[in-house]
Amino acid sequence: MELKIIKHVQEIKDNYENALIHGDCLTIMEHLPANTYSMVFIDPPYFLQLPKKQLKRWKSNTQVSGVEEHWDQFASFEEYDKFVVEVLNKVKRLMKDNATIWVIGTYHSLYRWGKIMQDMGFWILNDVIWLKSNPMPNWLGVRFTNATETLIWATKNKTAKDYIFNKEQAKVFGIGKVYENVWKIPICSGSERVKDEQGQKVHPTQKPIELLKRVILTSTKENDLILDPMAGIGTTGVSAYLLGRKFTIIEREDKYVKWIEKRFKDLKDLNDGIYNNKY
Amino acid sequence: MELKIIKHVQEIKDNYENALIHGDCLTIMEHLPANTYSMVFIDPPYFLQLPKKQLKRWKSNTQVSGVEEHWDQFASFEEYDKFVVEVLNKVKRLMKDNATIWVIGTYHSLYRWGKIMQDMGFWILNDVIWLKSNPMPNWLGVRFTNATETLIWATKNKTAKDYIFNKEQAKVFGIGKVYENVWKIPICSGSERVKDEQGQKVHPTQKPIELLKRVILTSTKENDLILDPMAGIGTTGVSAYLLGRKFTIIEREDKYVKWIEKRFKDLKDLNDGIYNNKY
DNA sequence: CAAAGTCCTGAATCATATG
DNA sequence: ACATATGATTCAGGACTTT
Repeated sequence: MELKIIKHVQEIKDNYENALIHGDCLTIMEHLPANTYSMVFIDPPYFLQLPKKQLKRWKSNTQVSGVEEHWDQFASFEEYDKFVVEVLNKVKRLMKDNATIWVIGTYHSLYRWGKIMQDMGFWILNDVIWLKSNPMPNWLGVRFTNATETLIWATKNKTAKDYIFNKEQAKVFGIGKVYENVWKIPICSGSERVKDEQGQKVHPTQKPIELLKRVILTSTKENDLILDPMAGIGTTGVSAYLLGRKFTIIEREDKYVKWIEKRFKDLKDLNDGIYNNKY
Repeated sequence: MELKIIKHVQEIKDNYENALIHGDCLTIMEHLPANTYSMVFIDPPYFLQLPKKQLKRWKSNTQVSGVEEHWDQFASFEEYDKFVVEVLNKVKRLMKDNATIWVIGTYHSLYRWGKIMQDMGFWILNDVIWLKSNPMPNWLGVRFTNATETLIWATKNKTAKDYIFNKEQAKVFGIGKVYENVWKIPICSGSERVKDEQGQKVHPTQKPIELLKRVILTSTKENDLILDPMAGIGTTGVSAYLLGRKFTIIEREDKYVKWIEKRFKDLKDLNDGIYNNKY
């Protein structure tokens, strides 16, 4: 697998297939051609608004490492919404007429994405519930344990009709027999989780390949071109490659770009595993 | 059980406990006292935007009854949003400082409720997924089957701390051991479903008592006062009564007011069943 | 080597009391 | 509005250690 790594916008033209582009997605997307992508996957900052103090575990001498990265910091909902609108505007231009878009999130911010998408004319097809088999409990017992994340699946507009939905795949993935909108998948851990030399997780919110596999197999065909403008640790690109789809992934942070590069070099094991349900 | 049925706003004063008030909730709520309710449950019109012509079931003459009642008709998202804002403003005044509010819906409109709630300062505690064990399949095979509805659970504002959360109850209701935000409940059918003399369902979206039971038992104490401004067929009132909570329910349609009245007269069976998990 | 036990951690808007 | 100290409520899964 030859992953193209693009560092300058001048290199983008006719060179964006199976590429990782290093830069701010709001800028980069301006340099990609309109009506190009069959599917877009967005895993945005969730704007968790976590408190400054961390939770201390009381049976081990460690703390819960929340998401404190600068990319999850916004001054206000207004600022967050502005970001959402800009992303969606630029993404919409890049989508083919029959393309679909996925956005994953939690109640912290996903309702904002959903309402704004509707206001911009996107047509929601479904929400899909990712049911985590091993969520982190709410130990203090003051709320329900959040065992789910939600994915919005939508077309560019109400009139888009010939989008891809592979119901036979969906039937396999759903918890029942009628391709339900509920996927039960463990959180990403173990050998799949990318860790640094100290054994620390590299990205705080790495998504499981199994999740992306289901997204890709239900909503794209082979050789389709997929866009992920906020690549993070690159799971969308990795999954697309393993499943025979083409991709453009965009990531702003140097650190993650380097790790994505490394991840693609280590693909052999993944390639062996993905078709026999290791992922 | 003596259900008070209030037909005129003059009768409301000091008379709103265990009462069904007939009228438009936006008007009626003006006549209720501030800081009164411990919990509010809202099951709003979903704004499904279904086509006017009825869906025809494939190779069958039976029609799928979409929700086409006039109360689900809004001209636009703008009009719907205006309604949402008005409801939430009036509800917020009626909530005690430590009260919580539940809103149930689907992607058609719930994201609008969620974003508007956040913009108005409500503080979301969780979303809870109602996982339907027997959803209606999407028999056209063009989307995932919607096997879920989502409930938003929130306080009036971020600083509300002493809200009620009965985690022992939540532990029983959740899928796993840690009071997850996922409830698996069948849709309302069989003898619980209110039907008219012709055997037709009276209300298109009657909620199961088991759902309201879980809402009430996890988020209220005995004798707490509960508000449902859009009562529909009255499930919130019935469930509140059966569980020893007080309630005010408001309904605009003559037809449903009459059926709620009848439902309360028939409560004996429900009363027998609710504590042994019939509901 | 296998089995059993220990430890760590995961997108978390997670408490209360005192100064 | 902060920071700090106290306290004793969490489960599944994988990595690691001990038996």
